[in-house]
Amino acid sequence: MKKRTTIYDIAKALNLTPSTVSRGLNNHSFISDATKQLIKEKAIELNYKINAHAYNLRTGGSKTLGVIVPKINLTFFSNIIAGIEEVANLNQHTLIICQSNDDFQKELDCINTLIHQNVACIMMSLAATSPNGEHLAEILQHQIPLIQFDRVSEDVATHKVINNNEIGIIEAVAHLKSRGCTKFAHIAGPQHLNIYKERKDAFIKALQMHDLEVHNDWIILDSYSKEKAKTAVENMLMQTEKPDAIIASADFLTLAVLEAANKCNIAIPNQLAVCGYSNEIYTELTKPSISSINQFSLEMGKAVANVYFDSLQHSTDKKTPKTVVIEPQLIIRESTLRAVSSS
Amino acid sequence: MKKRTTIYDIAKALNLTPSTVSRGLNNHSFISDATKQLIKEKAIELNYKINAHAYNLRTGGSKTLGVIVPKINLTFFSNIIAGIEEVANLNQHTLIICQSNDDFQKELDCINTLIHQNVACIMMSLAATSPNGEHLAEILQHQIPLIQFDRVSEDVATHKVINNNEIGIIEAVAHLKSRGCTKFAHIAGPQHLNIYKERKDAFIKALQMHDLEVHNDWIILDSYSKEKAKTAVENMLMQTEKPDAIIASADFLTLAVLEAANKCNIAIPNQLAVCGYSNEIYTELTKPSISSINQFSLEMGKAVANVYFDSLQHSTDKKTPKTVVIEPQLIIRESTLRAVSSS
DNA sequence: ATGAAAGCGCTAACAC
DNA sequence: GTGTTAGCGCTTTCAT
Repeated sequence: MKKRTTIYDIAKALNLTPSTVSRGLNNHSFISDATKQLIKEKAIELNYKINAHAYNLRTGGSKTLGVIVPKINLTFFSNIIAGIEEVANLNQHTLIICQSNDDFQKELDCINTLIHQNVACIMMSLAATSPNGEHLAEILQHQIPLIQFDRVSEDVATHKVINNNEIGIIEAVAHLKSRGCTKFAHIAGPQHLNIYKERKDAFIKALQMHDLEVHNDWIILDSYSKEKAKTAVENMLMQTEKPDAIIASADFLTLAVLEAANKCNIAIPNQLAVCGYSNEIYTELTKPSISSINQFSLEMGKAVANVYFDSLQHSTDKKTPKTVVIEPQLIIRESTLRAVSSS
Repeated sequence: MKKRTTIYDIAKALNLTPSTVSRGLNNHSFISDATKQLIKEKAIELNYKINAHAYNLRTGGSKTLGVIVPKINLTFFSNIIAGIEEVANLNQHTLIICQSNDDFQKELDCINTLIHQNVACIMMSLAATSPNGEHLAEILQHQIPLIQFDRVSEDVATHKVINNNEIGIIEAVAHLKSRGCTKFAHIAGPQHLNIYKERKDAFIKALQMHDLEVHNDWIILDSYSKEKAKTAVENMLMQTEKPDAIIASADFLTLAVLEAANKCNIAIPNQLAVCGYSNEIYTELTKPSISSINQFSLEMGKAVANVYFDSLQHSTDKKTPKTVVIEPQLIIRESTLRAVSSS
């Protein structure tokens, strides 16, 4: 097993010292251009690659960002990761990715791992089962900057990148009202996650803004599975008084609505308009296609990375937490485009 | 800025030497249980976390796997990453993820980065623009084991995890024939990528096996965009003699077929049966839902990681490259379920 | 403009 | 059973 080339090998080959080689490779001044040239050529010739571990150990830092997401293979999160990667790459940083699988214990493990790895920064979105954000304090104790995104906790004062969960819902309600809807239902997600709570609160607020009735039976709480939501929606649609619009807190829930409506013989959008959240790819492929709220996940990932590179890496004021809000956008498709005739 | 706890701090606090502490933490024999206990308690008390860089530098290895994929946020690849992560995590390894963006130059950069990082193994799928696999030799020169998956090159002798691109297509042809189809078309992907070439070759082979005519005009080559494919399919469907079955080498191409068929007023599946490849989530959401070939991407990711942990990490025989083949499965949906009446 | 030497935090061969 | 010491590959202060 051949040993890898080190600066010592280069030094020996050129009759120089390791320090000179190091300086040469780092473009240090005080090294003559001729020597630099020589060193760089030799480095290429010997196929030298810096040893990141030695570099990191010596300098105490590392050009590595740690990312923790609930699931790597959910569109939303994989887009965020792709966005972070893009910006990290521009800044010569690499990414260590962990998934918590929405499990609190595993999230603790991920945090531990990233601390071991001495990452320059941790960027994370909370697991659904994390009771709160108190365990994040440990990251800060280890002097590692922390940026939270999407599912964030207020328990710890950090930079945050979040979606404006209110404006999209308000826009959706306004749009549906303009299409003649007056009886609104909402399928909400687990309420201990801030994003779902915010969406539900925004839903109620929007109805009140428009003097529309808030029908508590029409707010289905804690839907985390399509099947559960489908049953709940069917029950709702079998009543004599039923909603004429449903806003779901996630796109997969709208699939449950489509199926339930189909079963109950209710026409979408004319008898029941449906709006989702996240703008998953499939929302434009269903029949009817589903209106949804675009969260710009790739941009969100870029924003997260930029918080680090712009505000954290070189800033003197690392203390004041900054919150970046990504504004979502309502994408109107067939599922909300009711024929607007009467008025 | 508080310094992080090191084994020196623990040693000092207990009046021991760093080596004893190190041994204690690593559960070395020759250390009394009492001392071990003491050391471990102190470590927790002082919130000690091992410094991975020092460990890696000292041991020369690292418990980090490097993964390079064309795009992180494509379902297929994000599933593979999730699979790798799952197995890596079970083995206390972390993942460094890079995306080549299907760009050859960026792929070279990724490889460089991972070599810097001294990863224990590189797992990668080639960029679409990589002319060949000669640049992978560099990885092996640096004594880093390499596992290729999905888009692999024969230019370098390494372990591989690939899909059986033949069997799925053959199964699809058999299924379609059993449904009465006799005139087969194929939408092929870029032919310099082995996966698309293999699928095309399998298509031709399957037709020959069934004594079906191979109609060269009905093999659309190098389709990498939905729009391009749509135009090509429309042209094909406007001829007097047209196919009654289309097998696409990727799911997004079937969307083009649906649109083209719709425009040409051709009924799916009865006038034209359609089968995709990859079993993307949306294939069951379209109208009609699309038959497709499930590649088991998550399992593929696990298989990739297992090649490392089972065959590479401790094996004495690292030299003989092993190829793991994942068998795909045809998922039958509406788009190929023609009414079988005549015979 | 270059060299010498120390040290980042850890492990392991060698002492005792 | 525990201590001593050297060294992984690199950067950087200090010396020349």
